[in-house]
Amino acid sequence: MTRGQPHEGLRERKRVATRSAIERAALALILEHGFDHVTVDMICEAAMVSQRTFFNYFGSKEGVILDAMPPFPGEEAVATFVHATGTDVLEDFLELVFGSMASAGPDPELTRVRRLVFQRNPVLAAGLLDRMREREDRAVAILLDRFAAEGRTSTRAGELEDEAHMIVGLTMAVFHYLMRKQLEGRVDADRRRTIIHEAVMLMRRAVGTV
Amino acid sequence: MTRGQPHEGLRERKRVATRSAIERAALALILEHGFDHVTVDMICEAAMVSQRTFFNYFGSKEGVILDAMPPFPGEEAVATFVHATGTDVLEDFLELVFGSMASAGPDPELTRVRRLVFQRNPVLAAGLLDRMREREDRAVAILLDRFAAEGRTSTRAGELEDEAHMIVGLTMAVFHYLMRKQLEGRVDADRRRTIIHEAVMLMRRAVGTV
DNA sequence: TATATCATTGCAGTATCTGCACCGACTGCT
DNA sequence: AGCAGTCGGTGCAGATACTGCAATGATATA
Repeated sequence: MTRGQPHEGLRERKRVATRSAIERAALALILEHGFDHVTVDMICEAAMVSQRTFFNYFGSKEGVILDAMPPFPGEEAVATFVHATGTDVLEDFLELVFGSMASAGPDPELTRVRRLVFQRNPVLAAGLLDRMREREDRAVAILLDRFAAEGRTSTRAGELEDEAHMIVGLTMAVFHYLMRKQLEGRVDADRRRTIIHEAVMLMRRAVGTV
Repeated sequence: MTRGQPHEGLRERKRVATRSAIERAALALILEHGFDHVTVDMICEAAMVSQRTFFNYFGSKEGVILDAMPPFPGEEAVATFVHATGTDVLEDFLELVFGSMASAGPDPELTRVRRLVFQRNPVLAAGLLDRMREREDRAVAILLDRFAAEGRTSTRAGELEDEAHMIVGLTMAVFHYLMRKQLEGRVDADRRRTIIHEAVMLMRRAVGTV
């Protein structure tokens, strides 16, 4: 527990502790019984917290799993993506999205358990796609920034927007594909790059651009 | 489709009448107030039916809209797809899926209203994607049949399965893209073909840029 | 007509989620 | 230390989606 700030307030520390307690209790119960055989009340009892508190932290039951998996990372990673040149936009974008999910949350152990839960509950993986869809505008904006940084200009109105939307859809397709292929253990950056590249190659073949 | 038989039983006729009443009431209310501002009780009152009856016909609130939109059509259309040759597999598959949705249900007016509802409620369009995901195994089986009919053999174990899964994912991507582009009025087969082709072209560009 | 089937219903109950008001612990300032 | 304001946690009432069960009455069938 190397606390960067020596004091960040007792109130804030308690907050973090409460959230963490709920998350740990939820993940343990879900791992044991499966998502739909666990009720919010069960989680609250295990976490020694009222149901109302649970919903104060997580807007929904799914939120316990999904909230810690943001589809987009911080400003610096986005900036790196936007100003990268000479590499494939689609692959870079996939790397950006999957990289953010791989490093979700401060506790790597929780992230590992979460991935286990996703493997056993496909319905939750679908929830991740929903989150991504909800943030599509943000994704499109990022992609348009990249296009601009590359000096691309549209010959037709909305042309670049269309391409950005399509890339978002393709990202969801790859995500869906990799989820199906289980994508277990390893998450180091090199292997992730390889997996993404293979998926893109398969996509090219399926699309007929070989 | 039941106009041919003069008698198919009073019980059956009442059944379809009840289902139709619920569907019409639901669509009208949802068009007016939006999906999440309509409760099941409201629909039941308008359809003069108990809530229990509603859930006897439709497993869920979303089912009122989604049940009539099967992601795959009947045997004959599937057979046509499987044995088609010389055309692009992806485009044919897209045509198969979208064609089935365009001709959903016996009442074309209801189908038209349903499409309106989908445009105004993106969350319901996401529901369609979920249905498609639930039937992914069926979709993959169809695609493998097509591959077999084309005489394709896999050099590596699971190669064709991977490609089939990827095509399903790409289909979802195109569906997602077209939903975003609104895809209003026209549904005649020719225009649908054109729209699909354009989407695939855009996809090729997004996937092939270096 | 007698019997079986089945659509429909009411009812009780469970589960997710929300708005509201209260309490009490923390926090910042004096 | 004391005081006032903030805010996390809680209980409660209620809305809403959905399920199992048993009863009832209309329809089908023998």
